[in-house]
Amino acid sequence: MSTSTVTYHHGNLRDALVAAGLGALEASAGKPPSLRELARAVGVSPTAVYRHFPDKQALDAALAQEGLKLLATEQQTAAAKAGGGSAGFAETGRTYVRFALAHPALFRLMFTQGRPVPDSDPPDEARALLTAYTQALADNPERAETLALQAWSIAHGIAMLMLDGRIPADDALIDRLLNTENLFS
Amino acid sequence: MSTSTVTYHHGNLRDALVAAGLGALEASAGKPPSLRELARAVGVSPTAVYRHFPDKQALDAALAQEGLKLLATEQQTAAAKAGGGSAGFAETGRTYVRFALAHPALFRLMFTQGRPVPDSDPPDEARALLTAYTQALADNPERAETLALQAWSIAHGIAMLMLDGRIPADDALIDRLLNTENLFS
DNA sequence: CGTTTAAAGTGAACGGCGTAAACATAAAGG
DNA sequence: CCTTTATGTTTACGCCGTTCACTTTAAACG
Repeated sequence: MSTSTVTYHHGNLRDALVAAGLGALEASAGKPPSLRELARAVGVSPTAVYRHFPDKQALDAALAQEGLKLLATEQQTAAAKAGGGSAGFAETGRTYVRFALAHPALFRLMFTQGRPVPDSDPPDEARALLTAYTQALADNPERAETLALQAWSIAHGIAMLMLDGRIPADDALIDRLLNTENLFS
Repeated sequence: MSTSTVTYHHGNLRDALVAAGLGALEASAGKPPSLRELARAVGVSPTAVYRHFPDKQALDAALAQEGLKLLATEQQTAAAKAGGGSAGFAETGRTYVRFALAHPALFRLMFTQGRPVPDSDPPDEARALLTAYTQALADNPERAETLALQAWSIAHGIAMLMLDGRIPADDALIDRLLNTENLFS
C-alpha cells in the first residue's frame, strides 16, 4: 500500500506529506497548497521536505500521480458497473468530468504538472481503458486512436471550461455535451 | 485606440503595464509575470500599480481580456479568409488551437482568470461567431447551442492537452482531431 | 494668475513563499 | 560501541503581493 521504505526517523514523512497534500487540495477548491503549509500540517520544518522531494514541483508531481491513479480507478469502476460496452465507454467520459468537478484543485494539478512522469508503473491506465473501448468501435487502429484522443479532448475540454466557469457546471449539460452519437449530425 | 483617459501624470501607466504584461507573457512560455516585474519593466515602483488596478488579479484580468480580444480577431480573420461556411467554421477551431500553442502563457491566463468580466463591450465575440456558424448547421436553436459548446469543448480540450504535453503539439494531429465529420462514425 | 486639491507615484515595511547551507540527532550496522 | 548515514532543524536569502504614510505634480478653479 505504501511506496516508500517502511521505517523512518520520525515516521513515514513522504507519505504523510502526500496525504496532507491531497487533503489540502480537497479543502482548497482553488490552488495547490504551499510547501510550508504542508510541512506545518505534518508538524515538520519546511526544509525537512527536501529529504523526500528535490523541490516543490516534485511534491506536486507526486500529488498529481496520486490523482491520476484515483481517476483511473473511478473510471474503471464506473465502466464496469455500467456493464462495459458503449454504456461503459460513456460512463468513462462522464466520470472524467464529474471527477474534475468534484476535485477541482487536484484535477488542475494533475494536468498542470509538466509530464505524467516518464514511465509510471501504470503507464496511464485511464488512457489504456479508453483505447480499449475505441478499438472495439473502430475498424482500424489509427481510427481507434483518433477516436480515443477525440473523446479525451471533448471530456477534458468540458471539464476545463466548467472548472473555469466558462460554461455552467451542470450535470445535465455534461450528458448533453458528451452525447456524441449525433455530434455534427 | 486607448480605453483610459488620455493625459496622465507620467504617461499612460495602465496601458503601459498591459503592454509590458503581454510582452512578458509572450517571452515567458510558462507562467504569468509578477506585478513587481511589470512595474520594473515600465520603470515604476511596485506600489504605483495599485493606482490603476485594485490588485494583481485585476491586472491579470486585463491581460486576459486583451488576449480574448486578440483571439476573437484572429478567428474572425481566419474564418473570413476561408470564405465562411463550413470551411470558415473549421478554420475557427484550427485558429483556436494554434493560438493556444502560439501564446501558451497568455492562453492559460485567459482561462485561469475567474470570469470573463461580467459584461465586457464585446460579450465574447468568439462565442457569438461560433454560435452563428452552428445555427446555420442545426435545425433548432438548442441543437445549435449544443453543437457550439461541443465544438468549443473539443478545441479547448485539444489545446489544453497539447499545452500540458499530454498529446503531441502536432499540426497534423490538430487537423485529425478537429475533423469531426466522421466523429464516432 | 495663483492657490488649492486630488490624482499619481515613492519608500519602507510586513508576512508568506521556495530554497540553500550549516548544523544536530537518531537509527543502523559493522 | 562507535561510526556512518539518513532524517530533521535553524538560520538566512531573495522574491512575491500588499499596506501605509508620505511626496510630487498636474489640473481645476476662483
